[in-house]
Amino acid sequence: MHIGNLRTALYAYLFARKNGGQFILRIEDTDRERLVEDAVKAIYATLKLAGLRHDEGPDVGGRCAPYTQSERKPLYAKYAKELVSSSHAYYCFCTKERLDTLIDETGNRRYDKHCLHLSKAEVQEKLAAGVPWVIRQNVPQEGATTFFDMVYGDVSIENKELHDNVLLKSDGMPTYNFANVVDDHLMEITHVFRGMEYLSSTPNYNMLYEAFGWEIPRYVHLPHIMKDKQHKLSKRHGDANFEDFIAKGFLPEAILNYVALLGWNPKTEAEKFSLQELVEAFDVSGISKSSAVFDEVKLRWLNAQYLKELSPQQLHALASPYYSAIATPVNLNLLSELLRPRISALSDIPDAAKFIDSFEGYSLELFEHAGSKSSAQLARETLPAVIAALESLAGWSNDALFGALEQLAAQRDLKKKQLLWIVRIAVTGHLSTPGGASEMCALLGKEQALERMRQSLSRLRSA
RNA sequence: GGCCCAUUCGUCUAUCGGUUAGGACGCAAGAUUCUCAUUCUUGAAAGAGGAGUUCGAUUCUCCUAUGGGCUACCA
Repeated sequence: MHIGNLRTALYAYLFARKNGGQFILRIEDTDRERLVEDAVKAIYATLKLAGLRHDEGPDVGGRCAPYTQSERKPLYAKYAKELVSSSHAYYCFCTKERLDTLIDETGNRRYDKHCLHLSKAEVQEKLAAGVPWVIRQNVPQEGATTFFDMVYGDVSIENKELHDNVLLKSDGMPTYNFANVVDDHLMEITHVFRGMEYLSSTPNYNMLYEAFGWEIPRYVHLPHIMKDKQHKLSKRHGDANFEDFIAKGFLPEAILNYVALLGWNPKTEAEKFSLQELVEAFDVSGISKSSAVFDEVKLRWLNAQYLKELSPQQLHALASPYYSAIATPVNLNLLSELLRPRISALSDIPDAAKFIDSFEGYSLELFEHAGSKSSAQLARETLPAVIAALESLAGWSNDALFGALEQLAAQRDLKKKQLLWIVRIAVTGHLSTPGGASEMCALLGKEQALERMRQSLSRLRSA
């Protein structure tokens, strides 16, 4: 499910929960040629992962079952024929070839109501002869239609701009243009949240509701989420969808939180909202009219906030799968703790932990550091004492290590910084590491830390 | 092409005629820190353009420009 769809679902969910309504999942699979294998499974998976539980739907049932349009097929013909009898719709037998002759100089086609003028007898005759047919909406060409949208306000469109849309296709399936109206009525949908691409065709739908004498739902058209100023976020162009972000190590709560704020403002300066808080804060009046560019950098920041608030156990559980490539035995629980403020997505972990396995052959110039006034020379002189002191250290915790190193620095009349720099480089061989000298020693464990120090020392001596 | 919608820092946004145009991300600088990161402080950064209406327009109206959408037997 792509991010735009997820946000639409989220808003509908928030609105339903906030107002004591029902959140209903309906599968619109009337285009038999564009069916995508497992697409429905992906929808279930995303909704579940996102925590958007639906009250009714194909998988959970409900009073309006079935919730999959292809299973409701017989229904639509009945309603379409009803419209034919009331002359709000008509049979059309035009061939693709004839339709193509209607294309104008701008490359567009508008149906000329040719079949509207067929006599009843002619229609019966063609029907009986098995000529393929569709049912088209009969849209009046005079006047204008105005409707109210909860985001965009009053929108007015001249009826002559409207088309005689196909309602029922030749395979007997309804088009979206028809099925959405019939099903929204039958399922007692009160509020329609959908992308703003439907703004221009909404008058068509309202005419249908009126033809049936049905109540028109409230409309909440949503601005698009963009990849950049001119391109929509779209699955077709390989833009990330919800599951991709999960795979990239983003937390569902963070994605939902970020997406909720894309095009909606909670009228607070708060940035972090749990799903429940979103429910409480949600209000259609905060939805903006203009499209919003999706900013993964800000998503990363938000995700980092969520990561920081996880308990050590939770974070470690989420991080563990990313540790499989680490060959050196280290204290992984401690690693999780050290990485916590240093990653903004779980997928940052492999890179952040890469230093662990790449120790051999580092440049001895790393010991030269002006900031802490340390040098290779000093390292060569000091390391034996460090090794000796740490060999006899009772505990091997970060605190014990730090205390011992601090003490040693004082004894040898060294700045704390100097000694710590030397030890950290001696034990990791990296300019920057996710933790200081004592933490790196704790991470590696006594045996390994001391072994690395000896190795570093011998390289320093033979250099 | 026609129609519909939109337009505040780079990005997400606040402002519902009178503000030093606020916040967040990012960026820059500084402080803290056993490197890095975190955290904290500070800074740079915006009303598309032009007409009106008004004592006063980011805010209301119109025009232009730009961007998006629709114009399918796709949704």
